[in-house]
Amino acid sequence: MKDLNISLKQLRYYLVAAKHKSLRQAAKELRISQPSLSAQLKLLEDVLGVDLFERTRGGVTLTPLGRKLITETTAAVNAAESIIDAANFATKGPTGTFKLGVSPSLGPYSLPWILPAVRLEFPKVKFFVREEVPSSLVDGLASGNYDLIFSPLPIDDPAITAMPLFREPVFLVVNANHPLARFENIKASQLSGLDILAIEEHHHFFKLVESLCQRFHAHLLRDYEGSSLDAIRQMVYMEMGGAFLPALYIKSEIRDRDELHVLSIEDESIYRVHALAWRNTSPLHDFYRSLGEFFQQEIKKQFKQTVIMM
Amino acid sequence: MKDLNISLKQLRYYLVAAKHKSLRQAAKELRISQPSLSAQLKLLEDVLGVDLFERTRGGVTLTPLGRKLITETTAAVNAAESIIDAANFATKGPTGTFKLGVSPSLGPYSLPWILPAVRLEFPKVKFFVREEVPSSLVDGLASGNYDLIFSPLPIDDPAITAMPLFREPVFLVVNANHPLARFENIKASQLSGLDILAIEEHHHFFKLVESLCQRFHAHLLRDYEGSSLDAIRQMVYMEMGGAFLPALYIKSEIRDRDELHVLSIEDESIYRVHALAWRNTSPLHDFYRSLGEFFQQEIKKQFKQTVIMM
DNA sequence: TCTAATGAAAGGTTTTTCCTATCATAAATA
DNA sequence: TATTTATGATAGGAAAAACCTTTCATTAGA
Repeated sequence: MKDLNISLKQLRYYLVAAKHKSLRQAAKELRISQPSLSAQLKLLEDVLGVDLFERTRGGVTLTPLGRKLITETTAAVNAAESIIDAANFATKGPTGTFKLGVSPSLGPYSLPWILPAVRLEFPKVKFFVREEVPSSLVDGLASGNYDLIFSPLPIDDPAITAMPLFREPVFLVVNANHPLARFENIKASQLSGLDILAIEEHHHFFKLVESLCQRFHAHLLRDYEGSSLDAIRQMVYMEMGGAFLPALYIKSEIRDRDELHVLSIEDESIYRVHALAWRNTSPLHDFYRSLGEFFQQEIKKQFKQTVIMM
Repeated sequence: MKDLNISLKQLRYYLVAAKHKSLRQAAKELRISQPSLSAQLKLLEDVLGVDLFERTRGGVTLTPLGRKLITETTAAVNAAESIIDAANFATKGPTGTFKLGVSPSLGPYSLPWILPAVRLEFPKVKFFVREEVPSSLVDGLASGNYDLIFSPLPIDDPAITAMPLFREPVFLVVNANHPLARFENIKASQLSGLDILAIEEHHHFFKLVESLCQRFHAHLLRDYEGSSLDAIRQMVYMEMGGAFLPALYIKSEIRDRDELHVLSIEDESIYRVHALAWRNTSPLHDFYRSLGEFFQQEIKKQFKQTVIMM
C-alpha cells in the first residue's frame, strides 16, 4: 500500500491558499501563521514532487498542474468531511448546515413557504441558501460547493441523483388591455405571431420559453430580455409584450388580476419539473430523500391548486 | 468551515484495522506499534463522536456504524491517493501499479497478447491483474478495489466511464461427429432444439448464451454447467452438446479443428462488446483513454481476422 | 523616498505521534 | 489444572511534526 504521506490539513491549506492567492490572507483564514502555511505547502509540494504554486511578489498563483489538482483535492477534502457528516448524522440525527442551491426562478417563490416547516420538522438542520442559474447549480453541486440543489430538470450529470418533486405549469401572462385578455383559455393557434418577453438567456427558464415560442410560432423579443421574472412582469405591465411565467411565480407575485391577465393554453400541458438533487456519493442519501418527501408534502399542502405532484 | 480534525493517517488505520479485525496485526501491517494504533483509533472515534469498533477479547469487530462508514472512508482515502497518482503522473508520466480487473472469459485469451506490448510502450507501468465475474468487477471498480477493468458490456453504473474497444463474435462449436459438423455456416433455424452447454450462471457469458438459446429455440442444458470455457470445451469433446464460444477463446485454445468444429450462423451477427472502464472521478482519465487506444491498436494487430474494432 | 504588502528563513516552543514496557483478560494447549 | 499465547489497554517518555515569533529581502504603490 502507498505511504500516503500527505495530510488532510495540507490539502485544506492548499485549497484555501489557492482561493486567496495570498499566503498571508490564507493563513489568516486558517488561523495559523504565514510561515506555518508556507512550510506545510512546501512540504506538500515536496511529497507530491510537484510545484503547486508560483510564488511571486504580491501573492501566489497556481501552476497549471496546481490548478488541475484542485479538483481532486476538493474531492478528497469533501469525502473526508462527509465522513464527519455521516458520523454526526448517525448519532445526533439530521444536524448541521447544508448548502442549498436554488434556481432564481424557483427559490423566491417556493422556499419561503417550505423552509419554515422544514425548520420545525428538522430543528437541528440549517440551510445556507444561495441562488444561481441551474447550470451553475449542477456544477456547484458536483464540485461540492453545494450539498443539495433545488432546481428545474433536466439535470444531466451521471454523478448526481435527482429526485423529481413536482410539475409546475407555465402560463401566458398579458396586460389587461391586451386583445387576448378577454379569454381565460386560448388555443395554441392564437399564440402565433404574439410578442413574447423572456428572461436573460443564461437562465434556464429562457430555454423553455424559447422552445415554446418556436412550437407556437410566437415571436420572442430578444432585444428586451429581463434580468428576473419581476423585470418581465414590469415589462408586461408596460405593454411591451406577453410572457410565459411559471405558476408559482404567478401565485406568489401577481395578485392584482386587473392589470395583468393570466391565460392557459387549451389542450397543451406546459410545465417544468423541479427536483431536489444531490451527489450520488453522499452518505446522507437517505436523509436527502426523506427531505425531498417532506418538500413534496409541504408543497402539496400549500400549492395543491398550483402544481402537480409527482 | 469545518475543523476537519481527522487525518488521513487515522482513516487508513481505520481501514486496515477493519480489514484485520485485530489491532496487533493491523499495527504490524502498518509498521507501527499496537498502542499507537489503539490511540489513533480512539482519537478518531472521539473526534467523530462515534464508536467504530467493538473491542472484544480476541480482536475487534466493526460496529454497525463502523461498517457503514467504511464506504465513505475508502472513498476519502482513494481520493487522496488519486492526488498522489495524478501528481506522479504529471511529472514522471505514466507510472505505478494499476489494479486491472478482467473477466475470466476474456482475460486469459486476450491479455497475454496485449500486455507485453503495453509493457514496451509504458515501461514504468505495472499491472496487477485479477480475474473476476463482470458484476464483481464493476463493484470492485466503483469501490476502488480496481483502477481499471477490461470487461464485456453492458456496464450500467453512472459513476463509471466505459470505453468500448471491439466486438468479439460468438460462434457455435460442436464435436466433429455432430450432424452439423459438415457445414461451415448454418441457418438460424437449424439451431432449433439443439442441446447447448453453457458456463455457470454467475458468469456474464451465461446470460448471452441464455438469450441466444431463447432467440434460436435451442435447448440450454442447465444440468451440466461448466465452471470455465475450458470445461465447456471438454464437454463438447465428450459430445454432451454444442456450445457458443467467443472468438478469442476459439482462436487461442481450439487448434485441432478435427475434433471440434466451429460454425457461424448465417445472417445473424452474434457478438459481445468489450470495453475498458474506469471511475469517472479518476484524474487519470486521459491516460486510461490512451491506454484504451493502445489496447485497440494491439488487438487490431493480433486479432484483425477475429474481432471487429470499434 | 517611504509605506505596506508579499513570501522566505531561523530558532525555539508546543503539540502530536509514536515507542517500549507492562498489565489484565480470555482462549487455547499441554 | 497450569501454561502458553493472543487480545487490547495503560503509563511514561522520546521523537517528530506543526506551529509561532521575529526577522529579512523584495516589490508595488503612494
